[in-house]
Amino acid sequence: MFEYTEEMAEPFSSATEVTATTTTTTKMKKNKRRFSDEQIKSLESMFESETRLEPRMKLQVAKELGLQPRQVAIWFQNKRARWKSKQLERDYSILQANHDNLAAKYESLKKEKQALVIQLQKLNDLIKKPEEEGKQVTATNCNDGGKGETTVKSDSSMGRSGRSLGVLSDDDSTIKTDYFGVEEEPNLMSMVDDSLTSREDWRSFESDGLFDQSNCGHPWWDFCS
DNA sequence: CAGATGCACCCTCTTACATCA
DNA sequence: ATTGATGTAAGAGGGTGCATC
Repeated sequence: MFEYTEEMAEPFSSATEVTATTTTTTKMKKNKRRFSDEQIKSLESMFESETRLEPRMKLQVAKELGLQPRQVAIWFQNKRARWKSKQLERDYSILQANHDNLAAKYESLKKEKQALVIQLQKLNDLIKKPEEEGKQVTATNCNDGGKGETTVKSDSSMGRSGRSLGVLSDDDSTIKTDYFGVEEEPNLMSMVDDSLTSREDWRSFESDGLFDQSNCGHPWWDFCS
């Protein structure tokens, strides 16, 4: 294993030198040494309490750990980058799980709606049958007058009980109004579709705070709450 | 006071090296 | 012994805020 010595903690400026074989800065030979476990441990604990160091603190830490202030600054810089990267991975996992959950609920609701459509269609059929039978009887009775008038009553005279249930066939705005309390039914399915598929909207989300549930016990995606 | 300059710090991406399976 | 993958210290480039002239 690699043994860390005080000598290795010397400024890398002396260890960073151009080789005899190349003059390009990108091909500099770096006598790169990893920090000791103790140094890492100390830096980690400081990072936990503060992800950025005050200049004075940086000097102090560098002195304590036998590092150059620049090394401490770079360590914190790299640490922030690594932490952010991990955080992104975590956020992505959470988002993925929530998306899957939402998609499953959407599918479930879709099936439920289908079942209700079928059920309602059956009810409509049941309602229409006696109506049509009644019409036939009325028409037969009126035909003897020969005036050509029809006694089939309008919807308004029939009242609600005589109206067929047409929510599902989208041909009865009154029921929709009753149900939704507005003239026009919001297009729920398209709303769901949009929210599930519009990548443009998703891009506008900042990762910061999106998953912060500390202020609220119920995240926005939780239907059950 | 506005603009130019230098400095320190940051972020992001990349490179070079150490380490390990 | 070799090699590819991975982790990480440091370089490079570009942006920003601040002090100074």
